[in-house]
Amino acid sequence: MQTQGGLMHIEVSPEVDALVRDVIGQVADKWTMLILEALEEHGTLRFTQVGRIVGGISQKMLTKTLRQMECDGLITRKVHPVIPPHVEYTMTEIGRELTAAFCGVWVWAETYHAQVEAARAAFKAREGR
Amino acid sequence: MQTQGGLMHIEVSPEVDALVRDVIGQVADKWTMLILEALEEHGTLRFTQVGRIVGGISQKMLTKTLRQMECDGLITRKVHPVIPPHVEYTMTEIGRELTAAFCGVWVWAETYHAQVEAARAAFKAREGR
DNA sequence: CTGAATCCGGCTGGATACTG
DNA sequence: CAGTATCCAGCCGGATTCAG
Repeated sequence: MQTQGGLMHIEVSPEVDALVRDVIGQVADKWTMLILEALEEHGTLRFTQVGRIVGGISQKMLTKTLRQMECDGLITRKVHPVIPPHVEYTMTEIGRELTAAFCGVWVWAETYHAQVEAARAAFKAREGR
Repeated sequence: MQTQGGLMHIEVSPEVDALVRDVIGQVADKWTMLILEALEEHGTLRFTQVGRIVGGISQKMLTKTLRQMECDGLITRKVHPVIPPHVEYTMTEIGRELTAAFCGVWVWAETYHAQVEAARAAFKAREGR
């Protein structure tokens, strides 16, 4: 990503750029963010606990998202071979780093959410008629 | 967002939480990211210029994405009433702020994408058999 | 040049039922 | 408890065509 006018410059090769976009595409997903939050806040959690804390997620998407996050190395999955099954999910170091990186966006939203809502209202008023 | 064990704590209202998810959804979008990059790098651009710099985007998605970004107040749309039409798109202050905030995620991706790929390969090897 | 409108195939994601 | 499997409605996004 390149910036202008005195902001930082980060030059990347096209292939790295593509990989970065791919990683961001996987990682900057709605459920991924919420699961990262849940694990950051509560530490290690079981499958059902994650679903309950996140809220509103279907079992299918919970499974799918957890699998993807495990695949990308954001979390670890520990299976305890007992009956009934007991599976624990824990954030990895790069998962925590990612969560920290997202903080900037959270701060942005804290700072500007009112302006975004105002912009949307103004846009609606402009385009509405 | 809350963290644990001595890390920073950021408490957010439900509405901010909702906006963050919404904004992340927008920014995580492939075309939004590329348009932010294009405007950050080149400054004010015309409709066709954005499409050419971004590359590979359909006219429909270009229009749609620009509209969404304008609605959210990330960019401004300036129409010059001439023939042929001349429309300029420019990043707003909060658009630049968001881009800067999102830089953290880019840096994360650039820092760790190799580890992500390694994790994916390891996962594939584990699950493959 | 800058869009709007339409058609349409493919993928996403929710609901549901079933398994070890 | 922790998934897997299946069905299916809805949205996304590309291609194309038309308009101011």
